Amino acid sequence: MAEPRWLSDVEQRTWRAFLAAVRLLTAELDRDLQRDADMPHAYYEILVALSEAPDRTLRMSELAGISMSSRSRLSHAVSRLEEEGWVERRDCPTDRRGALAVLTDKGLAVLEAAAPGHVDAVRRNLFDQLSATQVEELGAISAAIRDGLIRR
Amino acid sequence: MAEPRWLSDVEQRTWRAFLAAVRLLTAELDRDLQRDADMPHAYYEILVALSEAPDRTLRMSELAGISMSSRSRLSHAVSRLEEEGWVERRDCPTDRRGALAVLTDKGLAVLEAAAPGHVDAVRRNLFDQLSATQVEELGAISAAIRDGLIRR
DNA sequence: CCGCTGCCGTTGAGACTTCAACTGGTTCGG
DNA sequence: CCGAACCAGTTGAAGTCTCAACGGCAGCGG
Repeated sequence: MAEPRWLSDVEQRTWRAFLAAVRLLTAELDRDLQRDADMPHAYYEILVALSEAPDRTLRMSELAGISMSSRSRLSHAVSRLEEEGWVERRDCPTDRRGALAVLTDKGLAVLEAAAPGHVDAVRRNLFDQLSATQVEELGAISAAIRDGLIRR
Repeated sequence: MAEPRWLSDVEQRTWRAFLAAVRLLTAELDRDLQRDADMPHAYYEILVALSEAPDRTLRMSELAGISMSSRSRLSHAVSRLEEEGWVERRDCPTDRRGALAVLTDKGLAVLEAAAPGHVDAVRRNLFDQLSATQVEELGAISAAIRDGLIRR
């Protein structure tokens, strides 16, 4: 095993800044959302995905893909969202193994109440700190990282 | 209260790509580290911070700041690391309230064993996907986000 | 039609994080 | 010197996430 390639100076600085930015940003957004809407950011993403789906309905596995969550995590999450009355489970008509998750009216209302504050927090803490050029750059960089991780 | 400013198209795409990239990347690195070194990434960062400190020693509150972790989380984490024999707690000589965390030889060995694989994973999943220019850009962007969140 | 393999989703245990409450030490004004 | 306010760190409970194991259904080869 050859000596590993360590990170260059620039890479080192970039990596540490990235770690700090991500940790602080996600912590901040999670805190805000928890305080204002009583849910973690991961649950918010689930509600958003459902709200954009036809009939506000998605198969569990599709929902897991969209919300970037494991099946297990999603199952636990939907159970909790169901207890709140924000989501309902239904049987899948075409595949008896399957399950559908449906966003309820109550869930939609909660989401619509939470959205403005959340968007505002994203803007304040992310986009207001960046130039228009940097926003484009960040988009391209993120897409590259994401695509590198997806295909495998 | 006026209608909130929603995200523009570019912002929307950037935000979603960023979320996906961060989720996938952190999940991947966490999985690797958990498998190879039996610790989450947050604990790895704690060991790194200690390894770079004079006498491999830091006050708990300093360590919390460097590793971007709450006092509570750090306290729990150090307890676990202490059980493994990777870190030790000592009394602070100058402030009787304080506590010091010290990286043990065993902890340093574990860190040095885990580092090459982890660095490699960071390189493969992050830096290999980006051009040299993008690395610089990501550094500047991350620093801006981080600094916006730190000063408050 | 049977059996095999694989997929869908759930479950439970264990680990980690968060939050609020708490102990004990420090600091500073009066 | 005393008390109030504050700071350092810990703790326990509650919530979330991960991982491995599982039950049930689908699809396919023979």
